[in-house]
Amino acid sequence: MAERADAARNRQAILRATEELLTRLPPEQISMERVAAAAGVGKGTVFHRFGSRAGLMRALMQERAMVLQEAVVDGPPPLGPGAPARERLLAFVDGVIEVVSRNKGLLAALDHAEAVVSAKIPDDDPPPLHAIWHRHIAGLLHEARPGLDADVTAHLILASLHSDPIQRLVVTGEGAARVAAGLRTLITGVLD
Amino acid sequence: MAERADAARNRQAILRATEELLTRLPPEQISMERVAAAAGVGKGTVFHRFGSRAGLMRALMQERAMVLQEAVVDGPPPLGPGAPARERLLAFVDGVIEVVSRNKGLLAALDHAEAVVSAKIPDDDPPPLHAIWHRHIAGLLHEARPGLDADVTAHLILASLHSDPIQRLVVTGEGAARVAAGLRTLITGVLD
DNA sequence: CAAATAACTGGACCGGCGGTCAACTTATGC
DNA sequence: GCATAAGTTGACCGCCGGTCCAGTTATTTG
Repeated sequence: MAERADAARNRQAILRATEELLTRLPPEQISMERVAAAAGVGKGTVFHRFGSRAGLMRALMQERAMVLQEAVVDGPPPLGPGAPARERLLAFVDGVIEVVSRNKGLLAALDHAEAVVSAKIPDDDPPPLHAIWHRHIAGLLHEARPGLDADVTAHLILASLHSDPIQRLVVTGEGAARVAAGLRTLITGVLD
Repeated sequence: MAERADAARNRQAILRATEELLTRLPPEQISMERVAAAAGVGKGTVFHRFGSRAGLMRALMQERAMVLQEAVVDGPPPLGPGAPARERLLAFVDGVIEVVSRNKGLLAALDHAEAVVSAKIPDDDPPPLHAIWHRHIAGLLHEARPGLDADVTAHLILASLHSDPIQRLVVTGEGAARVAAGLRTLITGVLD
């Protein structure tokens, strides 16, 4: 017996409710009880499904990022395999920004949640998004410019998306474009 | 009556205690009661002095950054006025990394604290560090390369110091050096 | 040196949080 | 239809950031 139908329905209800709350409120005002109420379920159910606040945010982020992830592993170039590393990298950061911009406050909520003392990440969970993204970026960086400290550089690139001011910029249309342009400049600068 | 002697003594005790706790524990395990206990004062005293958790962290950070700040406004080049913008900028980010690396977890603690709903920042407080740093970086960027979106780029550069992985790197000796080198590469790349 | 006073102190207290749990309900496979 | 594993729930727990005020103490003033 894998996952019951009602359970799946509730999972969706909780995710959608969280999403909706995230568009209306700053992350620290979104308590788990509030999420539960908005989803029309008991608090216990939320924890049963997602384990913790961090787990809920992670699941939501993962869901949002899946499309991007699929496009990366077997979509058409320039995002997918086939294009030169430089183009793939630029396309990828655009994609990441798009995902992030659709989720005002999600990244921040994630941070806040992850900060909790060494949260136990169940072994059967998919690896955290950050790790996947970092690996992808570092790989492309290394391919495009072997001399570089790809590991650190990838962290620096990803890190720039956290931080409140950038988040605030990204949630507005032109802001996201400016951030994307800025990141591209940074990356092309380092690749040439 | 400005500030009583015993009050000043307690302020120091609290700051030192916080500092000490930050070297031993992750920020989310450092409650205000714990700080108070470690400093040998009552919890009320801590709040009376610093207003909030954010205020305490900000004060500590400010204290740490003061040396850098002074060097920037009227120290010798390349940090202070006189050197070309490019050199000043590179020296500055080195300085920032040094400050940050001396305070494992402080930045994270600050973030966590600042996240609280629009914390009332008393008017007589110095402007937040982030703002000062951002203005300095953006100014130098603009001077060194007028075409650039200095505002966004400065945010991206500063933002990269937040985020857990970078923090973890920075607290170790070689890690800090790698991060500094990575940042320099990013910046020189964008300036040329 | 007192007396007056304003600043400082501390800890009981508050609302709310994330997370747990044991009793109860329900979908599902046979 | 029935057994049972899975799901659901809300009262409950410990803790946290922040408030408050009665009591204490450094400082100023005459």
